Amino acid sequence: MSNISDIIEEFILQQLEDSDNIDLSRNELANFFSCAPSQINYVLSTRFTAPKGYIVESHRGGGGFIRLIRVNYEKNDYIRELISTTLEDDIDYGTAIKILENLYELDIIDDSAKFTLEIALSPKALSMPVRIENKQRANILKTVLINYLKGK
Amino acid sequence: MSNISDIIEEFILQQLEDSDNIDLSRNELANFFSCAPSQINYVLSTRFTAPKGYIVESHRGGGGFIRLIRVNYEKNDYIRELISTTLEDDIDYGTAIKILENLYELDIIDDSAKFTLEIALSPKALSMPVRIENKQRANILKTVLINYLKGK
DNA sequence: TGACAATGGTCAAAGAAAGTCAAACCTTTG
DNA sequence: CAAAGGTTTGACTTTCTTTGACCATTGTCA
Repeated sequence: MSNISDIIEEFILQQLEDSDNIDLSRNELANFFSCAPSQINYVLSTRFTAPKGYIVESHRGGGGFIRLIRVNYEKNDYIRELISTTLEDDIDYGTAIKILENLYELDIIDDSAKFTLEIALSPKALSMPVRIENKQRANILKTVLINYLKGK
Repeated sequence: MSNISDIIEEFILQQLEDSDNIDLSRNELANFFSCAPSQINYVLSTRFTAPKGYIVESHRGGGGFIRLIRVNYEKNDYIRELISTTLEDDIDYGTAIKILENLYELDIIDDSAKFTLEIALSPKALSMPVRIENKQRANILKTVLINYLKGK
């Protein structure tokens, strides 16, 4: 139980503790962890996604780099954004988790609500055909957020 | 009385003596006991169930694992009762609200969780045919409670 | 400007777990 | 003993990770 992806994620997260904004070298990283360079892309695309609050930029060529930026959305704007775009569609569990993480970081929900919703939105809790499940999940989360906007 | 399932159960229970929380490798276990991997699933699903006080989590793929968490029911008779009786059936919104009220009175959930669940379990959030809606509501609440036992 | 080196990107195949389900096989019980 | 119910097995599926071959872009130096 220790896959490289998790270790690399951990490593990157540590760097992000100091700053909201770091530059990585794909090749250096891959070399350091003795893995294929594309493994770095894999980690970035599975763990440092937009819904989780990250932006990834990069440049190729000599002196190229990968820049990781942690985003600080303004609270209500973020909720409106979520409600009007992301949650219009179906969302899978992984994405929901990332959104909740973000909402928590932004102090929009407290840890109790986060914990509760993580479970209430889990495949286990919803237990239905995937297509409907994702729609259901989006709808529940959307409804909760709308009511949060109204203020507790 | 010495079928493999019982032996495996015993083995797992022993590990759980030291800790409330262990990680298993399905393949390793199966190999160790010279049985089919799916036998492990069988043992887990027949002996380490929620009403008996266990939570099972897992990940597939490289570095995958099965995590077993033992829950302390002693202090949570009300939850146990709910999980194994009331929530086996469908529940309508009104009943759910009353249950939430109770859970709040008993300090099992805080006001944030109560508020959140009141919305998440509302007809609006679930928005589906009543028959399914009530089943859905029961299942979500049940799943949330089981996980509350894991301790926030 | 054109070659070439230095980066990073994509995608699909292979690998590494775990999950599901039904058939076959036992064990208990009326 | 027959039916019912619990076990065991194995084939097939799903999910997540790792690797590698090939592609695209950028900078540098003749």
